[in-house]
Amino acid sequence: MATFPKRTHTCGELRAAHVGKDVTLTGWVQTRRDLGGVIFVDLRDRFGKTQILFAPQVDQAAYEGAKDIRSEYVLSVTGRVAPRPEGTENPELPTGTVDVEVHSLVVLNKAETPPFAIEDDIDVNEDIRLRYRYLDLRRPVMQQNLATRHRGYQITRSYFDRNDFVEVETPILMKSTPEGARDYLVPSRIHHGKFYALPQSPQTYKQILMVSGFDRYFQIVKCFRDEDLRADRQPEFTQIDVEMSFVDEEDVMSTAEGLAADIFKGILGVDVPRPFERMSYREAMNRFGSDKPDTRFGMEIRDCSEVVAGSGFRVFQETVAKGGIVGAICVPGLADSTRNQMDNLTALAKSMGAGGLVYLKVHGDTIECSAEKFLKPEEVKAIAVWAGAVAGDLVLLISGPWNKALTILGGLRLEMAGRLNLIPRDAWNLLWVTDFPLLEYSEEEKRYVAVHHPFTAPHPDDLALLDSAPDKVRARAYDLVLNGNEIAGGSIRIHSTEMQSRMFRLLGIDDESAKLKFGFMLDAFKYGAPPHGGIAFGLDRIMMLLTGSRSIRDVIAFPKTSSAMSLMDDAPSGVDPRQLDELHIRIV
RNA sequence: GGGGUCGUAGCUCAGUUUGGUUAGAGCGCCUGCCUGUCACGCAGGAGGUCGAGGGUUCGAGUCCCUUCGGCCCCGCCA
Repeated sequence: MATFPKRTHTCGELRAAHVGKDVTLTGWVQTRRDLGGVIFVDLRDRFGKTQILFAPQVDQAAYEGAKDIRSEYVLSVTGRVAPRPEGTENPELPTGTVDVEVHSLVVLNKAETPPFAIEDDIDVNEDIRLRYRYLDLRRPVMQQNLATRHRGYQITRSYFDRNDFVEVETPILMKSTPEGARDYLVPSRIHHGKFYALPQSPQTYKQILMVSGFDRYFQIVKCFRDEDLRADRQPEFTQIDVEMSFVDEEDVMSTAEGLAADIFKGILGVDVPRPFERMSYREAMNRFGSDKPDTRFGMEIRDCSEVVAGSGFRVFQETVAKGGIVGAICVPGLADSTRNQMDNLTALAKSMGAGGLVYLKVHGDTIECSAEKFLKPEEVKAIAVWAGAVAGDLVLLISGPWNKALTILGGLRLEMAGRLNLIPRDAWNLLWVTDFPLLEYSEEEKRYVAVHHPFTAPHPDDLALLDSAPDKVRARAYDLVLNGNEIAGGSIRIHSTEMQSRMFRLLGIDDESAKLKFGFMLDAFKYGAPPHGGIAFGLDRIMMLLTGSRSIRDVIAFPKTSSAMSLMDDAPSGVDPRQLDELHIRIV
């Protein structure tokens, strides 16, 4: 049943070659320009914009009707494609050489004036955009972002399909597990007092699929973590989840590189050089102060510990004696920073956890040092030389335990590079970070916790250290880093019941609770688990980077605010008491 | 949990430092004029719970307390 004229073309389609044709367009009114005797309207759909023209000499009724249309009205218009008069073409629009002279106007729906303009460069607060997300998503830039994301899905599915992977859906309602992030819980109506959890990742399921013989699995899957949000972190996010059997690190990394290369080629047209660069966790920390180093610029960290170990400055001396590190970065051209600027930098360092900040202002032949009371001139000079400083540079020194001091220096490095505009915009630096530690000691929990997750296999060369020095054991884990952002992470897994039980014990999970929490997995492993490993990509983050977005909210159709609210539909919200009764839940 | 910052017209903001006439601007919106505009132009007009609640004061957008919300960061995120 035709209730209105259906479109014959999209709003991005018409060209000079269509001149003379009768066409029907449907879309939204971008702008209306009433010149008195003639009315121009830009009609918009997701394919583009076309200027349509209403004039009494074309059609009196359509012209009269056009006087009442307003922004965002929904139209179906039929008319003849006409060339624009010489000199009135619009080179900004692909359709800018033609008009559609409308002889039949159907207003499919009216619209209230939107709270912000439906165009790319709007200056409007994000909460307004989120409240009216349906309008925000009409903006071309948002439509392109979601289209790019769609392209990412297609490339991913095509890539894995070509490589004999099977896409399997795993449950959204699963068992809550104690390790890792906080779970989102879902109460069971049928089983009073019991809860499902939403998956932090399909980790256990995909490993069990390996036991089942699906030796190449992938899934584009929502994951849920009830932790605080960031610009690049949402409580629900999408992973490209991958697991493979009978493989080692090289197989998984090579597979992942293939996908990354396809995505870069398919979305940006960029050929990324393979294989990707690799760097050990230790090297990444030592040089960049981060386990996800941004290698697009220099300003690398220099270890000054040996230079200052014998100095009279007790803070440095004791740090080195205790096995810590005194590290430096050399910031080009900032030797003339004011006292106030240095105070601000010191405050910044302290906010990152530093005890203090020592700095050297390297002038022509003199060096001004904030700790010159404690350091001899030749020591100051030696630091400057070791840090690679030249006249005009500012050297920042941080001392402390290895991880902490380097992390702070890494933070300062990023901050200063951002301020000095040292980060190239058009570079795509992909690299693997490998040889992560398997475990780290948690002061808070007074036990070792898994750096990656408890299913990660220890490095075979380090097995002897598992009991004697657990924090020295390397993991068979790898992270993929793009321009200083972790975009994928994975590992070779433990596939023997014995090793898995041993790992649980190391993590302070006794046999009984291991059986309670992960018994199904330990049982599965008894029945012929193949060696296996995998990786998961953060799809939202990748799309954020590939579209040049500031936040993953710009590549997610309906994101949450930083307090995990959905402003459009006002979730989370209260529920009917009867719903709680059914669940035997009481609010306290 | 902590730190920073913001909240005034539909939108983006000024006004808050030092309390004082009727709270302003740009864009948008409405009306009229205008036949080649495309940020159309011109003329006129409407539009305010100053986030909310309480307090101080003769008087609060402005000062105090409480609270709600946005963004960024630390912790957290196996």
